[in-house]
Amino acid sequence: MVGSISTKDKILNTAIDLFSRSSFSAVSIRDITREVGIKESSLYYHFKNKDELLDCIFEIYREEIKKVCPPFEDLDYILTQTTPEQFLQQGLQKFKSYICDSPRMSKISRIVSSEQFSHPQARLIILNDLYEENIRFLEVVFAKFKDLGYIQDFPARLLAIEYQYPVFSMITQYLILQFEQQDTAELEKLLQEHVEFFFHKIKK
Amino acid sequence: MVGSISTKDKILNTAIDLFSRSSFSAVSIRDITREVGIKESSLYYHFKNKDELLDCIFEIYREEIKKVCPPFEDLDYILTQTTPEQFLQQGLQKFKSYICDSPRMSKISRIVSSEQFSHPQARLIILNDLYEENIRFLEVVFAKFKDLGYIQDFPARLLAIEYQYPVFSMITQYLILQFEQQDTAELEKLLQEHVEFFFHKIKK
DNA sequence: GTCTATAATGCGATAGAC
DNA sequence: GTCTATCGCATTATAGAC
Repeated sequence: MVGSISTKDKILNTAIDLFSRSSFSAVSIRDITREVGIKESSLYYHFKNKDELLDCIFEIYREEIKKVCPPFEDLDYILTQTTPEQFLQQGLQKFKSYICDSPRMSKISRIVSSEQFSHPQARLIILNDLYEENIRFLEVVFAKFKDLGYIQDFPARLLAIEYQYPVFSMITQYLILQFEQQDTAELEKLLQEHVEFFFHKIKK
Repeated sequence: MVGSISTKDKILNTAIDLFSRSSFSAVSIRDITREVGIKESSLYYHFKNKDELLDCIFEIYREEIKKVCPPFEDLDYILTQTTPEQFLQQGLQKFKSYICDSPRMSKISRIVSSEQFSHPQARLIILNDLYEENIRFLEVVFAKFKDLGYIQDFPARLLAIEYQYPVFSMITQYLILQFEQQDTAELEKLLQEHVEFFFHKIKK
């Protein structure tokens, strides 16, 4: 039925919510099914076991995080449409909003972070899908900025890292503040100032 | 007895080890006491309950992380002994070695990170003892650098954040690589390059 | 697709002997 | 300070009826 949410989705969304508010191992099947309004045994019709729930959640993260960077083939066109500073500013806003502004994605980000030392998959996601994918994309971007004569001559990978690593820390902090329902305005301002500071330092 | 390790310390060290390899809630009292070689009931002679173990671990982290920054009153003297770039380079090495090179402290850092959404204390530790304390210290450092005419005129807090936030991400990555027993040489080189890149951009 | 019933084990914690 | 014994309850997961 269009618009209605299947039991399977309800289970998954409830699991995401509960796991993100404590941890995978602290949440029981009973906790999840109580919230959904079904018996424990019914969950096993939809999911093989508790671990499969987490596997699904990790898979959602991997699928979603892929969407943050535009495909390389679109890059040249996009760069003709904006200034480099605008491009960076917009990219960062997009990155932040993908991870932090959707309640579902920010919950999943918390889960990945919490489970990084319990689940090898979570570590791979952080190292590869989050860190390396982003750095690789930005490396290409900064290489193009260099070719176009916008910026000074630094190794593109160093620029990518110096640009993106502060952002990872800001996101970490953002997820905690958001969880505590504290104000994030200062941090959002900081994100903008970061682009300004960074670009000002490397532009020609 | 001098040199011998008390049962209480053995319990605590075992808890640190096991919690850091999965998570607080995934490790049982039974797991810990089996490893120590005592019965479960004996643990309760030394610790009120399971939560008290975690409280002790968080307290150790707070005590240790305090030691990373030298006291403000020593700062002026230290700054006469080194160049600003040397000072930053040494400070970063100290920071990294405090957190990552002691097996105990790196385990505790992993625990704090894993429990950040399960335990409010862990969030406070990250936001206050780790982030804010460090930034506040560096803010003073960069303000002094400005007064001494070493660096260009940027807001000291912005400099502190731009300098330290990439380091937080590198430490995050370091803890994962270390846990996976992967090579960290590239990351250590990156830490040095970061100081060089950053200082080169802001020096007068 | 959801239910009842239940198995089999594990959990944190306590009482009281030595 | 460590032990044995035990309590009461929670846990994941399955079998089989409807």
